[in-house]
Amino acid sequence: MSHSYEYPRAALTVDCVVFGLDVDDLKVLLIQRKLPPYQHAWALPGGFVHVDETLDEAARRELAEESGITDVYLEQLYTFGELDRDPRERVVSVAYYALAKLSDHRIRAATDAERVAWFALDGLPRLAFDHARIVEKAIERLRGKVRYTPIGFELLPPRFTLTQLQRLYEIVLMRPLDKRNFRKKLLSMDLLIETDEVEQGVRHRAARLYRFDRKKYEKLTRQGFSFDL
Amino acid sequence: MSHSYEYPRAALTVDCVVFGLDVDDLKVLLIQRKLPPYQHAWALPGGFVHVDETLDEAARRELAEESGITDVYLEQLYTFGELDRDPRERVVSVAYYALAKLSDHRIRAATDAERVAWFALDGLPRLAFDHARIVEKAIERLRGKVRYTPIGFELLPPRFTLTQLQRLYEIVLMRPLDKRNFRKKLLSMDLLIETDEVEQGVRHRAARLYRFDRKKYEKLTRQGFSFDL
DNA sequence: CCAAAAGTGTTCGCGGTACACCCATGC
DNA sequence: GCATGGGTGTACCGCGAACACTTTTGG
Repeated sequence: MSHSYEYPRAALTVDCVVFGLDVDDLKVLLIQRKLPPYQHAWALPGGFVHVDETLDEAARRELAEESGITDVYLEQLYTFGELDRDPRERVVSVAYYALAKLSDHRIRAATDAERVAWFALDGLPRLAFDHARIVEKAIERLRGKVRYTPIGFELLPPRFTLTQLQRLYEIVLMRPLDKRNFRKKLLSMDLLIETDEVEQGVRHRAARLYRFDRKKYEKLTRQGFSFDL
Repeated sequence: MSHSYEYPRAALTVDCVVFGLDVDDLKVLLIQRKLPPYQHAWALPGGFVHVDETLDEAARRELAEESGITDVYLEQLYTFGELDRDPRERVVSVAYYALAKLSDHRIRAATDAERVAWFALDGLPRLAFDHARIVEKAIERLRGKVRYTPIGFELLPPRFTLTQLQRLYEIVLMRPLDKRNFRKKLLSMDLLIETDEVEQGVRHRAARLYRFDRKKYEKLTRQGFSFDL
């Protein structure tokens, strides 16, 4: 294999689909490209992988550099290796998806990004490269995974109401859920801790706030329990 | 970003975890390396991605070259990008997993492989690089996916008995299944076509052979049906 | 007192699970 | 005729689904 060293090599990038939950839809974070190719087009945050960093590190670095986002749930999605993805040359991209709490992040454009903004999933602009396909795949993954793992909580603040939680699932799964059944199910898992706080600043009855009990979840998981919407 | 062209680049490889179903366990196809590093160690079939082929193409090419296996179900698994995966230099590997019908393939070593062989999952030799981790991840994926998609059939010949099918699930999921319930469930999905043939060469009552109705599965899927063990 | 959302139980039907015996065939 | 696996039905239980009214709070 050592002769392979001299062969031309594909360039390697990472791209991140960052999801954020808004009041009544899912948003995706996009950056407007400062440089060609696809100059001024909207694209996923991402960039070249350095030779001395892992893929996860590269994804976090690019996310921080281009959009100011840090401390998010991040998971590898898929690697895209079509021949014509990038007009310049052969580029293979390892895609990630991230779940962010919308309110947490003061986004700001930097380095290769002219602007940064959140876009509703069903109102995305035309995207650079094959990024539309990557977003597709990310949604699919999110929809699948939200049902059998508790990643949904990554989209909510640490304390949330049951109605917020229900809205989250309704938005991600794109179907209405029954309030009573939803509460019964979730509470019966015994993974939500009722706090002694309630919602603030609403002009109707304030809802109780809950926390997700991650410790307990991990313990139950080790015992064979399986989260299931 | 164009300045990135001059940065040193990671090398890009593909590695394949090929599963085959034997009478009472799952097997993985390994090759014995002809060249250093890890000379003579057992490893997953794989190799460098050419600049003019997609990742899927690279995986199939390496599989064919090193082991003689073609025409298998192949799916991308995960991309491994730790810094020290390969002692020579930075190598990022896109891992695939494949499902083969054991009987179909006359395996043969070639190119960089000294030997090729099937190993039982719970009797694997020490593997080169981080290939043990890759196999782990592949099993996890297989176990998960076999339950909600009909990929299991890729491990069986086109015509199979219900007992074979049940054994497949028992082996992959590592737990016994009830014969009557299993049959009831599978037949009620209405995705198996009863052929007019029976098993040959057994010294007891011969079992009926069935085929998986892929067309019907695709049709039902489009209508919202979801396979579920 | 009115608007708005929070919170709360019961019934029904389906699907998963447990379980044991007779049948067909080859030797 | 015997050994070996093939093939079959029923009863119970738990869970998901459907469904509407009362309570709390702020303005």
